[in-house]
Amino acid sequence: MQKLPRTFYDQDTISVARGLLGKQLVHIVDGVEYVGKIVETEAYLGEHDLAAHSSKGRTRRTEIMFGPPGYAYVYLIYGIYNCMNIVTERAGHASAVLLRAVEPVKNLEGRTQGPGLLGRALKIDRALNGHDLLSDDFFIAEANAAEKISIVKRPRIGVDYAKHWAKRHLRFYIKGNAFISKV
DNA sequence: TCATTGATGGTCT
DNA sequence: GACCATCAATGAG
Repeated sequence: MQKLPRTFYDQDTISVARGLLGKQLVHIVDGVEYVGKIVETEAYLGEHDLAAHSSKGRTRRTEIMFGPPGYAYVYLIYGIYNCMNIVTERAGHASAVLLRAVEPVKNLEGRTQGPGLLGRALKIDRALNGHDLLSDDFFIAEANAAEKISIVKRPRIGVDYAKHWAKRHLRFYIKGNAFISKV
């Protein structure tokens, strides 16, 4: 499998969020390979984006978002679920892409249509926060075949507190895919 | 079918 | 002590 290069993540965040659709997320634990096809993402555009955690400033939790692109940002939400993000753009820009849903490809059990479920199925937890996505046990690979997909744009989920930022169409998913968290 | 609520814990003020 | 980029179970209609 061909890993995506660092330069892929060093583009504007919306392009990365759209570009990730159809790619494969791979996590290898104790020799077991967990693979899911990314079908839904959300873009968080940096410190000015009131929905982004980084809008609260540089803190211990958000530190990784301010770093260079191509690293994982994993956080615990509601005390139960781990959510998986990918840091994008140059260091200091504090932007990231949230992976909201994947389609099971290999060794995934249970549902995967939502950020919390996705994290559970792929064995992702906060120990992976700051992990390099060009490593050999946790990375994103090129899609198998060049399948043509249609991308749907929608407002992001669960960010009503972010005023006008909540209305922007920064959630992207593959049209017609059966593993989308919400339509 | 829809709206409401409980579970559960790290982070920040 | 309040707030969450969530999910599943519950109960009303």
